[in-house]
Amino acid sequence: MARDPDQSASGGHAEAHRHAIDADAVQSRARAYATSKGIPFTAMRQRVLGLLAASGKPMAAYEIAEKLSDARRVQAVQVYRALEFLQEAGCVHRLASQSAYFACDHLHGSGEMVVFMVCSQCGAVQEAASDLVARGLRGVAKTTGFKPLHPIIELEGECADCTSEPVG
Amino acid sequence: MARDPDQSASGGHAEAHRHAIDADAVQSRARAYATSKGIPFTAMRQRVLGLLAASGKPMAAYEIAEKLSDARRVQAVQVYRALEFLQEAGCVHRLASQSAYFACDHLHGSGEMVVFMVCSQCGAVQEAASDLVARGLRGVAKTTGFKPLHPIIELEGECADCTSEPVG
DNA sequence: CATGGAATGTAATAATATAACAGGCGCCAT
DNA sequence: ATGGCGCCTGTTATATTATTACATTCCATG
Ligand SMILES: [Zn+2]
Ligand SMILES: [Zn+2]
Ligand SMILES: [Zn+2]
Ligand SMILES: [Zn+2]
Repeated sequence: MARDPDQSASGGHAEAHRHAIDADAVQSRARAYATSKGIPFTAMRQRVLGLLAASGKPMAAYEIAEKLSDARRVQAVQVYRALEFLQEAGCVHRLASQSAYFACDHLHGSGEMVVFMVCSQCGAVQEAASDLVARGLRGVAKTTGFKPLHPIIELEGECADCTSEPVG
Repeated sequence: MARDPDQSASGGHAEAHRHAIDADAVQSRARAYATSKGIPFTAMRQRVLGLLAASGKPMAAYEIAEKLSDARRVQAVQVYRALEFLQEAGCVHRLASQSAYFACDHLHGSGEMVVFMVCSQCGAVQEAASDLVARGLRGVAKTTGFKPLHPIIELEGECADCTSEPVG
């Protein structure tokens, strides 16, 4: 079956409530970004990205710090620093509606407008880049003379899995 | 000139950087909502809405508390309580990208998907309801079996005024 | 080895938001 | 009227999210 050209979701297959990311792929992208910028892909950055990729779901910064703490306590500020790098690298997104962060294994174009669909029940996030949405947004912006630089498009709702399995 | 049917912005007229809301109209709507729910449109709620309407720009909750404080100090928690009511009443929106709140004098349909355009320079917010965007979003949701309940659509960028007057 | 830029570790603090609870006020059924 | 009940208020405390400041360490380079 051909893929719908107006959609490129990160989940949607048969795994039912497991949406872990391809950790190797995303780590490679982060490493490549670091190299291209001449900055190191440090252990802390790897640990944060690894955790997010394994989790497959959005996590709060303090939750990440908590999980990464062993003998030595990882402070939230260290997590925020790593997240900053990872977001620049395009490997992690921030959910404004939840103040949470999640790993992404897509390669987004620079002008692309991506929709985050966040399930209120299970917390899973699916991404979809919609050309129709992008055209609509650029349309309303143009009408009012507004120059859009950074779109935030989030749908809170219920994912397919949770709709079919009401409570779990 | 006829209004573009795919656009209904809250600013965009000739006032240049002043976007104060019709305070009377929005207060009336809040009052009507309160009456319909059988709950009071209390002094605190009026004060918060009045301030936001007069300001015409997004304000942080603590900033509102600050401005409303006179002899007696208004605590943030009281502001949050008022904001909760005002958001239910549809008179105030929350900007997820800024954790800020602003008054709205539109009457939004229940399934409507509204775009908030936030100017990084001057902080002004314009709203536009786009049918094209709504169709696009419902499209990507449907493709992945996602049931959207609460959309958050924010464009950070530069408004027409600030584009023409680069620094101010 | 010296040095400068970047990342780290640590502490403190700012900014945003909610919880908990006592008291007051209006409304309504007794 | 009066007592109960629901909602709002005032107040304090706490939770959650994010940033600032600064001394130290690491490391590539000269
Ligand atoms: Zn992505
Ligand atoms: Zn779900
Ligand atoms: Zn509105
Ligand atoms: Zn502007």
